[in-house]
Amino acid sequence: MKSALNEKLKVLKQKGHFLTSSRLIILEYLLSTKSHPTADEIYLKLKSKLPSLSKATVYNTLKLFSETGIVREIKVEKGKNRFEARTDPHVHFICIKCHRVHDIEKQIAKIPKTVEEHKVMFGDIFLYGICSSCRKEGSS
Amino acid sequence: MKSALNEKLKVLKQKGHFLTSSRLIILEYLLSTKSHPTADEIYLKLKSKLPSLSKATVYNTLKLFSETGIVREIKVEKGKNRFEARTDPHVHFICIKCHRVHDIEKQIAKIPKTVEEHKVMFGDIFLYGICSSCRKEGSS
DNA sequence: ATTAGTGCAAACTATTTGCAATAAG
DNA sequence: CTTATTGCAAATAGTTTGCACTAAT
Repeated sequence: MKSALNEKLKVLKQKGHFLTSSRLIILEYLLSTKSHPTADEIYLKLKSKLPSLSKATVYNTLKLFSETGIVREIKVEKGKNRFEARTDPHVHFICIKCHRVHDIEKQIAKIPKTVEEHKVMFGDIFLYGICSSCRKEGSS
Repeated sequence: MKSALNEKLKVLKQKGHFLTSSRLIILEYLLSTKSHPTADEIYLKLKSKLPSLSKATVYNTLKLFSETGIVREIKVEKGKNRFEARTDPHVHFICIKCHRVHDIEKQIAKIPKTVEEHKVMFGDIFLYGICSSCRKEGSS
């Protein structure tokens, strides 16, 4: 559990990337939250802790993290991507009202290794609907 | 088969929308292709057939089509959305090399009606990998 | 006739990039 | 020291919007 951070840092180091304070703080933040933040949300959240942080660095860092596979990028909304530190396959539920993204633990499908001659490398399963808290709030 | 267009036109009419040449030509194009085009691709493809067509109209039209449910919008790439006239649930395979999107006929999961207290309305299953034609081209 | 729809350009949002300054190894 | 990384601002890409003009009913 606690070693998730170290594991990811090790991957970065192994691939020849420096450990900088921006990288550390962004990675720690992603590991601490279940909120699947956007690049901008990460920037806003962390600029108080690391005032020198720039948006370009957040984008660069997230790109590096995605490329090295230590963070997953999910495309669930119009023009913006969301990020999560969880890299094991799991289903996402996206509320069409509050736009929050929830991790679903129940496995609803097994990702096949090939489909119709195509070689499958990974898969995304997105379920859209009304989340439990929006439903409780009733019809607004 | 041939009535797919008429069915969708009927929906538009029923919801009180006019039938314009841009709407007709965009809908016909979407029904004729399996390529899951972006808004820009649609615009480029159709501006020769309908020279007065503007990009804004393509966007407005696609938005209307999505809202009325006669077209599906899929978020598979960074900052751009793709569109398809097929509205029945099916799996998508996206090639990470050529970025083409293929419809998969094999059903790999049943979308549940609820998950963990959340009400599910629809689902997307995306498989990513190397498509058969990119694989045949070998390592380029 | 009326009102919805179009086309243009400008606005906006998310993201990328060039480059000089900075910090990690 | 040496080179990757950062931060800024400018550039770019996709999409939306305001408004006068046009076309569908």
